[in-house]
Amino acid sequence: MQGIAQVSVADIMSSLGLTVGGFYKHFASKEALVAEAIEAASIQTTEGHEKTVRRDERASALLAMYLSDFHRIHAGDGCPVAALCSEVGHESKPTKAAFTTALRRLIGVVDEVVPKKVPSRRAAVLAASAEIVGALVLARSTDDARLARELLKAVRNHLDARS
Amino acid sequence: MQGIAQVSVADIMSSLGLTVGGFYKHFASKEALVAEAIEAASIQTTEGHEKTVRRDERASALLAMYLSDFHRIHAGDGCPVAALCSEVGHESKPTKAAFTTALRRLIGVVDEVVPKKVPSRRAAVLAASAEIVGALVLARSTDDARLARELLKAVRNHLDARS
DNA sequence: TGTACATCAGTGAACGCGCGTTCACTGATGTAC
DNA sequence: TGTACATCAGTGAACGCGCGTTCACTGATGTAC
Repeated sequence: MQGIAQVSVADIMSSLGLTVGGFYKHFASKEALVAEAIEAASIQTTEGHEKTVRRDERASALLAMYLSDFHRIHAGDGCPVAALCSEVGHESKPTKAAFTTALRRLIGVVDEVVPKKVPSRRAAVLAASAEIVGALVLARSTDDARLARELLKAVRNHLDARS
Repeated sequence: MQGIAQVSVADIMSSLGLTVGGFYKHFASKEALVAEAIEAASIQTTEGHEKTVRRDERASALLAMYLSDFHRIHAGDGCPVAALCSEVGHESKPTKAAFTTALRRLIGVVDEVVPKKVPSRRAAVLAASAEIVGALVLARSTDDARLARELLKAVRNHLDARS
């Protein structure tokens, strides 16, 4: 998921070896594609996080993936929540709805990773979700790579009980 | 600070009761205005956080302001870091530089608010910064006002030692 | 097997639109004499 | 005090550009007989 305005319909089609006009045989509008793309990217980034049994191991794996330098750099193939969070406010209702679904899914993954009986569990899950998204987004937003990596590492260590 | 693409030069000028052309008597380009606007909004949102002596009181005040429903709704007059975080990656170098300065300033304010001798202090400051920005941005991004308020409250409680 | 026809993904030129920027011009203000 | 001139913020039409979308058309494929 890159920025929405940054990728034109013509870009998308020509990256598939096709031309613009054919786009509308598959989607009603660019907006419709955006909603589907958010959903697809959301599923892709949240799937496969139940392979180990222990919660702390799953947590470590999630943090290592989500807050990796790879994820920081390859925003286009990563979590749509992090990629679009500050611009989705200006988008249409269906786009916002798709985004909210993706956000809920991300919170769901964090939920499966936070220890079962921490106090104020729901708040802890939401806070951790905000923290990982915030860290990734801020790491991507700065032109200082040192600060970027410092942010990612700080939150990785902060949230990873096994570190 | 609203989205950059959402506000045209003509919009800006006519909101001042002027017409487009005159803009370029004051700024070299829209991009130059953006950089200055980020700086101004950054200073405005971070100033005035040293009025009380005790750190935990300052922390409460910062959290109450930054994670308020008012700040969630009035993004245009609020923190530019939260407003632009996911779109600044697509902007020009000077814009990114202005953003990084604003981010450092925000981290600086958090730094003045985190207790003096927590362990891994720097990491704690960065994690808290990511957390408040993440919470505000996600609260703004969803179309579910309940989830939005839940996010803000969760992080307020999570970080506020006095709560 | 061959022929006529329907379907439909894909083409690519054209459209209207909003944008950032330019530019010749205006007109109020301050300065020089 | 009056006159000529320079300055410069502001005007608003015009520009080129990229975008999302439309549309008449193409041509490959499958089906009916």
